[in-house]
Amino acid sequence: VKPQRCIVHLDMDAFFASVELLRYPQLRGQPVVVGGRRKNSEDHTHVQLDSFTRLRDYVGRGVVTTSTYEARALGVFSGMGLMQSARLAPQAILLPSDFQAYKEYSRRFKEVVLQFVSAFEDRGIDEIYFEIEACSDPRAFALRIQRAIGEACGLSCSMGLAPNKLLAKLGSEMRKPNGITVLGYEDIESVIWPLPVQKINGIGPKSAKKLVALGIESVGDLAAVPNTLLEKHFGARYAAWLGDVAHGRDDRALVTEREPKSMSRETTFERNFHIVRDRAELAAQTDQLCQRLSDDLIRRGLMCRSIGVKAKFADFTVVTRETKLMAATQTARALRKAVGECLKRIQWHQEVRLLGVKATGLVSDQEATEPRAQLPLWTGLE
DNA sequence: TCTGGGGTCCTAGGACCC
DNA sequence: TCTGGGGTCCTAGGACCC
Repeated sequence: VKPQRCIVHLDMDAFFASVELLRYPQLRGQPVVVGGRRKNSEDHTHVQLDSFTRLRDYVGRGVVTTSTYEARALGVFSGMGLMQSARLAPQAILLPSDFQAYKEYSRRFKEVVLQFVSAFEDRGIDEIYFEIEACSDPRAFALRIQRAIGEACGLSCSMGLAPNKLLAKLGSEMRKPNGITVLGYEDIESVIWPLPVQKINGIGPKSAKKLVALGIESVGDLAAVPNTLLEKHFGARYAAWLGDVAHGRDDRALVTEREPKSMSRETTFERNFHIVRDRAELAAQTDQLCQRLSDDLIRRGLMCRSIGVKAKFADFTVVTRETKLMAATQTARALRKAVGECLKRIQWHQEVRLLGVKATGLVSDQEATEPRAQLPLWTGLE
């Protein structure tokens, strides 16, 4: 029998919005929404409450990135269109996203955690997993980390402590904000089974809808259903996984090191573009995307062996084209050329609202410029 | 005037080789 | 002159997550 692990999932509370409140403490207690693009005219010299942009004044295609708990109480959640949220909360204050600031606070809170543990699994800008000693008092240890982050960053977080990542992740959601939840296998029936299936990390809107159509609404329903039924409607692999998670089974290891696999840049235009009429504008946007991607590849010392493009049309359908390159590259010029070839293979049957470029097959530029595995100049005897 | 941007992983079909 | 199966690589699409 393996000794039980104690995995912690740490999730910052309303992260982007909370960082903004550090900058604008006068907004505490107000419904605040972070999202949309920064306009060139905007600055950070607000002082008066009435000098902030209100949601009702927003025009454009942005979505909510994060909202404060006060805004959530009005029905405004991440991913929602800003125009739609304006109908629910016209008075809410809208702040443009400032990713540089969020990245800086992300770096800081992770640094605090590293004062307590030797490694963590990075799950993005505002959440991590790490393992702690199960023998001590895990809750007290977690509380110390939570307080240290509060003192160092002025930000609150929530944590789930459990024998695996699946349960830890569920736990961190249960007492937000600033909560700590300890879960064990003995809590599965009473705490996990009543949850709707889409609370499980890995069951998204599509699978949840299919499950509900089968009469499976809660995790407990999922646990009760025979696996043959799941196999009928999902792939064998996913069906087996569904059965496991319904019983709280998850043996995934923490992944504390990982190499980047792809890097992409994309942009949604302020209006849809017509492939012929807006040719010049589309070309300019494509140039810009390639330039940004190239800059980022070079900054990180990477080259790519494949290039892809993505187009999203007026009706939201998405097509992608990807191609392997003769040689690894990182220059904007080479990216642009390959992107042009990919774009030629797309059928432009409608106006386009988004264009993206993606680099895959990433290798470090040292590695890429070293000779590849040597092939003989001639093969000699066949 | 609904619906961003940056990622990962999985599946499936066709090409190609043995 | 007709039959196959396995394996790998490449590409496209889609689900999902933060």
